[in-house]
Amino acid sequence: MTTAPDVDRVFAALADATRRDIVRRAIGGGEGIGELAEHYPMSFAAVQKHVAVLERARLVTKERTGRRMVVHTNVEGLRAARSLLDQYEELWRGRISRMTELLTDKKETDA
Amino acid sequence: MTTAPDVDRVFAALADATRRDIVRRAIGGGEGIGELAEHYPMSFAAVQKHVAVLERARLVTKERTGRRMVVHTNVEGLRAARSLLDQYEELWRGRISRMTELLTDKKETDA
DNA sequence: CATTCATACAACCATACGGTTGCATGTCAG
DNA sequence: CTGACATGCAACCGTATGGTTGTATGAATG
Repeated sequence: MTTAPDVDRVFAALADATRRDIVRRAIGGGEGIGELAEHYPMSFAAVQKHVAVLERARLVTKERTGRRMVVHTNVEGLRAARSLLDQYEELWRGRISRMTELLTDKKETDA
Repeated sequence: MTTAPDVDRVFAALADATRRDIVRRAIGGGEGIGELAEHYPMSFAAVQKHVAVLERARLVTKERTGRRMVVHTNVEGLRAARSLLDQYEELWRGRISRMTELLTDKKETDA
C-alpha cells in the first residue's frame, strides 16, 4: 500500500520545476549527477539535494557506474501518483452519474 | 497553456494529506469552510488557509451562499495534473520502444 | 601512491509553510 | 439596530525547504 506520507513526498517532489526536469531527463538515463547539474543554474550540491528528494519519493533510483552515479526515473512512482488522481476523477464521475440519476428520477416523478 | 509556476502550485497543493482530503470531500460539494473544518484537528483559520492554497492552484472554487462559502473541487485542475504525469509516461514508453528497436537492430546485425 | 574527478555530507542562511490567536467584516434573525 | 454566526485577514512562531560553501570519501589514472 501507499501511505499518506509517501504520497506527500511524491507530490512535494513534483512541485519543483527543476526536479520535474530531472525526472524528464532521467527517463533517458545515462546522465550522472554532475552531468545533470550542468543543465541548471545552480550548484552541484543543490542538484544533488534535488535528486535525493526524488529518490526519497521513489521517483528516481541511482546506480553506481565506476565513479559516476547514474540517475534513472522510476516510472512506477509516476504511475502511483497518476492513479491517485484517477481515483479523484473516478469519485467525481460517480457523483455526476448519481446526480444524473437523481435528475432522471425527479423528471419521472414530475411526469 | 499551463505555466511552470501553475504546475508547481498544483503539485504543492496536493502534497498535503489534509488538502487532498478537502479535495475529496469537496467533490460532493455542499460543505462550507466551517463545516469542512469540523473534520480536522485544527483551527478554522488553518482550514481556511488550506482552501486558499487549493483555490490558488485552481483545484477548488468557492461559491458564496448566504453567509456560507461553499467549496467545490474543480476536476479540470486534477485532469491537468494527471495529463502531465501521462506525458512523462508517454516519454518513457517512447524511450522503451526506441530501445527495443535498437536491440532488434542489433540482433539483426548479429544475425 | 599521488592526483584528480564524481559524489557525499555537514553547516549555515534566507525564505516559505503550517499552524496558532486575535480582530475586522458581512450577512442573517429577531 | 443588535446580536450572533461564518468568513477574511494579519501578526506571530517553529520548522522545513532551497540554496550556498567547505570538507571528506572513493574510484580511476599516471
